[in-house]
Amino acid sequence: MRVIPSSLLSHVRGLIRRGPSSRWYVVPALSRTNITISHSEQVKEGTFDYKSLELNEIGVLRVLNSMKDDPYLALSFLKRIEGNVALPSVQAYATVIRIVCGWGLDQKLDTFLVELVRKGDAGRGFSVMELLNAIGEMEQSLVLLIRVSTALVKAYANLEMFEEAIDIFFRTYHSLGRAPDIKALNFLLNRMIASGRTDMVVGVFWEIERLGLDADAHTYVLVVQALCRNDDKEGVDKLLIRLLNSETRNPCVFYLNFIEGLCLNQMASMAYLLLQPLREVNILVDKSDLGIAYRRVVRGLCNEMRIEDAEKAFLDMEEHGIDPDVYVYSAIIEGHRKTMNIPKALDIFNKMVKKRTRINCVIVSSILQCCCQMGNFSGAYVLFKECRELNIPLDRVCYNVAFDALGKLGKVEEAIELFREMTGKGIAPDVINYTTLIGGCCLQGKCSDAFDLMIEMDGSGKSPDIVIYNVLAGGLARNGLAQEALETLKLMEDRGVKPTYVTQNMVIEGLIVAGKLDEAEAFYESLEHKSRENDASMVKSYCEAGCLDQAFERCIRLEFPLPKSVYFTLFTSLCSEKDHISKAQDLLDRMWELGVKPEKSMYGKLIGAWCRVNNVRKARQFFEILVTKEIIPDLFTYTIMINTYCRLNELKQAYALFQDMKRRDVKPDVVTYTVLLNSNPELDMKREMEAFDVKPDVVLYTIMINRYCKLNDVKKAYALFKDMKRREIVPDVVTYTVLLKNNPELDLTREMKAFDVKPDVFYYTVLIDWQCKIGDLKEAKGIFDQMIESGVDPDAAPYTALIAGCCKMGNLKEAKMIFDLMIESGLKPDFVSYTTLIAGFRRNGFVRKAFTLMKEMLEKGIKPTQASLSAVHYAKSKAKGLR
DNA sequence: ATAGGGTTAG
Repeated sequence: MRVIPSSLLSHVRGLIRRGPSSRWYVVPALSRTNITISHSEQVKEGTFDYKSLELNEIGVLRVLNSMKDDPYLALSFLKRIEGNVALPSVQAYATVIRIVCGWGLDQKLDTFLVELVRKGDAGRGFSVMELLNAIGEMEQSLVLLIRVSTALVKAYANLEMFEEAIDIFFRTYHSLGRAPDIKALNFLLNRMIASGRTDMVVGVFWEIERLGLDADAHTYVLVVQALCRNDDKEGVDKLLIRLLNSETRNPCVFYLNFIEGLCLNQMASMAYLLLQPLREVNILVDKSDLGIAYRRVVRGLCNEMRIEDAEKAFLDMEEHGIDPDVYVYSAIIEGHRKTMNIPKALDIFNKMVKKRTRINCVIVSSILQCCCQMGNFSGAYVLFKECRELNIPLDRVCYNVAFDALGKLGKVEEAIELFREMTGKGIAPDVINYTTLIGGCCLQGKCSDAFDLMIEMDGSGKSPDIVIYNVLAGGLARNGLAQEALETLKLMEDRGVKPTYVTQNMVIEGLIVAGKLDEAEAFYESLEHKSRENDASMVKSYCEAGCLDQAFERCIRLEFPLPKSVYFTLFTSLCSEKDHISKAQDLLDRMWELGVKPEKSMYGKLIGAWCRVNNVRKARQFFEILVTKEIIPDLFTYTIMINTYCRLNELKQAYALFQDMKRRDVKPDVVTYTVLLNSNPELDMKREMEAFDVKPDVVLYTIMINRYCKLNDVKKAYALFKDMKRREIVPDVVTYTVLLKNNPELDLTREMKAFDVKPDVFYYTVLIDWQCKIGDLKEAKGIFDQMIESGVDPDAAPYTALIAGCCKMGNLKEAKMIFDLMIESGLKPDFVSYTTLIAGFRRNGFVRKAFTLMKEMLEKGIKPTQASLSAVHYAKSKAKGLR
């Protein structure tokens, strides 16, 4: 942007067209207008009342000049003649402007000039430059001329005619030797930023610098803002350096304003950056000034949610001997609260208490909010009572948080009691207080109490706002009072508070959650303007109420897209219900049709859902669809599918998918290898894992140890165990279980204690099982008792192990006893327990008993589990291998 | 002078 300086104004002085013209004006009577204009006593409205005037140009000027004591009259007189055959002359405008300006009516001047500029050259019959010249010709006062230029710059800025505004600004400077008011320039720069013309801002600024014109702190703030929007880091640096080296008349005031401006415009970080050098070069030497700056910056950083930076600045501030005031503490606490770092917020509060910093009710309400945000409503109330004990003056905000907490705890009566206490203390409640109480009442189904409060508030002369109506209508709906909810909508409308889609949605959601589906549908149908938000609300509410079919049908038939979050909610619900997974997939198709890009995590979710129900075929089909859309599933999705293939013993497919993922540059992790190695004892992945830099973890080690144990290669298993500990991978209870399963003579109890590994049911079961296998039933039972003693609750497995042991020893009576004991202790025998006992009976010749038991099992609907089946499968394959 | 509370949606 190049600004061409010009001194046109002085050149054209004297060239002004003047003199009489043949134009005639008809001026209608002023009294016919509604505008009350005259503030003056001398010129009465009635002056022109008797008839229309016919005036020539000179006459107009004469009239206008006679109105120099009444700018409003002059303005309206001009307006009158504007509407007529001939346009007012440039002199007429110049005269009026002089009058208005002379009276110091800057705002009037501003609006007048905006209108004038808007007309355009053709609309008014002269150019703005001609107007300026005309004023310059009549007027000797520099101040007045500057004032007109200033207003003109603002007018152009208002109309986003930036080139013209710049032109006037610099022309004024060059011809009058003084620039328009800095405020007009700032206004202009501000508008330029708002319209994204940041380049222009920078251009104008450097021209101002070049000419040595004064800019104020606000100007610099605007320029920094523009430079930041341009991503011009160098420019910012250049500007800041230039600022720090400049001679400013009152540097302290300037920099405090500058810092203030930066903070007000979300540039607190830069303000902080500036603070250090300013301190070092002793510009902000005064402790109080430095304190003002620091406190402002910390608050600014908090406002921008840069809480870490704020804390840094806070410490820095304390190091320089500046005490934070209550506002700084408040900002930091709020910063932590809003970023959900509640412990940190409470921590700051405790520090304040420890330092005996005075605590006021604002801090208290922040802290109470913190408790509530953590869901600790009773804690909030306790704290409130403590503060009350300490005689900290508490206000209606504080009380509000406290009785809101009571309401959320379901204690509405107490909440209302607290509210009465507050009003009793002379604290006048506001609409928010009532809203909180009404919300609390509705939450407890006390709708009539809610009505009473509404009436009470009405009586106190406070007018209900949209929120309180929303809460009431939604609350009524949620309690199934459809009729009353709708009446509330009517009532609010009658009282001039228009229900919004939020109101409607609260009613919709309330009704649906209350199970009033027909009423909700009817209400939806009754809406004159159904907004997208209403549809979204219907779908979401059906999801919330668990009506997935309704939610799905409604969502899928819409011809326009809903917000992504709606699809996400519905999709997630559908995925988690095993009979709705294919609908989840339909929903994705619909999203694609409507041009809504699904969240990437949704693909993985769907595949995961299919895998969870072992429908790996469907998972794979969808997987292939993704691939055609060039969507590559992530590591987790691949691993889930591989795991499912493994679980279903489709090892070839699992391995193929594993190769596929590597081909697509999806790097496997330790879980992927674990999954593969777990079900594929032939695989050796050691080298590959090293190549991918995947380090085995405790799970993988355990699997490998288990593998050697199963092959009865105790030496290798133990070597691996040692290797794992050497790598500082701490074994867990599974590792020990696996080791002990085949090598019960190992005594690892002490080591387990040292690693703080607690035995679990599996561990004990293995030990019991072993003892049974070697025929020491007594020891097995001893271990069982030990397990109970150590507080581990047995499940069916240890009982079954004992049953198996008894059967093996031919002690069927005891086996049956243990079986019954298990049922007595509240456990349900599973497929394995039954088959163990049945096999025992049969093997020992009690065929009839075996048969009865089998019948019982089938009657109870006990079926083999996946785990038991794969155990069978595994046993079979192992038997084959050994053969 | 500067700060904190009620509905939704996120």
